[in-house]
Amino acid sequence: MNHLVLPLKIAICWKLLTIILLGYIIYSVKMYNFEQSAGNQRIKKIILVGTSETTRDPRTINTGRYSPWNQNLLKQSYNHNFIFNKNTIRFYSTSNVENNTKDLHPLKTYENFKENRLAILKEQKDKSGVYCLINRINGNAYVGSSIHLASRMRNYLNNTFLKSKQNINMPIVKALLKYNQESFTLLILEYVEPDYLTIRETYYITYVMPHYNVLKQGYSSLGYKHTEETKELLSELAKNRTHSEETKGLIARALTGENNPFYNKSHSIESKVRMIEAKSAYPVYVYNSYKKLLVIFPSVSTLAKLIQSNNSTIIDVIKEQTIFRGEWYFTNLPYDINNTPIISNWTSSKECEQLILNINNSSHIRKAVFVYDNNKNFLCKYEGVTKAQDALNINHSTIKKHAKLGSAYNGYIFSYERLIK
DNA sequence: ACGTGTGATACCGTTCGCAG
DNA sequence: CTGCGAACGGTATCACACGT
Repeated sequence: MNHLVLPLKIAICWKLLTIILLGYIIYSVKMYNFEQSAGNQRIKKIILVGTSETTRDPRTINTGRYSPWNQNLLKQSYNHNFIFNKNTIRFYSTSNVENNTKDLHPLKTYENFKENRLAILKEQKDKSGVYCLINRINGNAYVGSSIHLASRMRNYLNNTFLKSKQNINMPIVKALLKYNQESFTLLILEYVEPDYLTIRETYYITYVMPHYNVLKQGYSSLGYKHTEETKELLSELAKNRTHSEETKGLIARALTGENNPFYNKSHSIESKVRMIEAKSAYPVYVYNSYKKLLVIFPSVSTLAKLIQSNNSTIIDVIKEQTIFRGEWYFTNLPYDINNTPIISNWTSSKECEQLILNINNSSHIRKAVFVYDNNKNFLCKYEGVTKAQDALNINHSTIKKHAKLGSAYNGYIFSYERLIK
């Protein structure tokens, strides 16, 4: 038995090898045959399958996989989270002097921050409230709050404190050092109970739009933008983080059912195309009976749905290279790499719609019969042997027999495929 | 992490062309 | 008309990509 089987095996292997080489050279991509790949793919003859990394013919589909779309989405969601912030801070100007300090009604004004030092420390002792420092040279301001106003001011008047590592990055600190405290005016805006400090500070920040405030909301990091270095650091710290079971449970609960941000939403056409592309093992090339490349579909399933067929059927057609519904061929590798499909876009073109319509209208055709004369001139195509029988008055079994053999009968040549000269 | 969606496959009953 | 077998259709299942 083995002796008989061997030549067949060799033949198949040779076919495989040829196609693998061809595919490999042309595409330079990973190719599998179905026998080698476990699991999903089962086609056993000559089908070659690319992985999801398969490089597509550039003519195939223009919806690139690496579009910046994702990034845009990220940006959108980011902005969305900060809508409040956008509304409140968008009036902040990069030109420094535009602020509303002139309209403030302070409880107390110290024209010269440095010279009024003693008065400030004495009068603001044990006071809790919101203050504003204004640079008289350029008009820039800082709004802050403290439960101990005097202590806070003492710090601002203390250059050693200002120069310390933990404070030196603050714009107001830099300004105090650069322009000297005597260039600043201190306003005591409001005395506030500690519990309400944040609210009142935020109120004044949004009202004044002070240039020196980095954070746009009192006691909150809202509006702060980390430097690239900080982000790098945070990134590194987060990389090996493992969540506890409790945390995971919380995450799960927060994302289950209606809580999931994607609940009841659906993917856009673009997303769906990307998913098809990413998931598809290989594209499907659609040819007509003349073996002219009509269009390329991104996956078997896409095609199956459109032509109201199913995966199994199409895979069989690809595998056996049989003509489908009497007119079309499907392949997962092009007959000729140089061919350009007549229809370039399968998603939205009248031509493709028409093609799909034609294929669907032919769903009743199982084995069409092409009839030729003795000189192989095409005469007619019938939807099946019975139709040919009725038209030509030749028994259907006779037609079938000669179609199989390819032999002439009574001046006719019958074929299940179009004969291409 | 979960919800949505797709691809591929297996499986099985139904449909339908075909042959006798 | 009937039985056969290919084609078809529907669904369950798994794996996983994408979006939030």
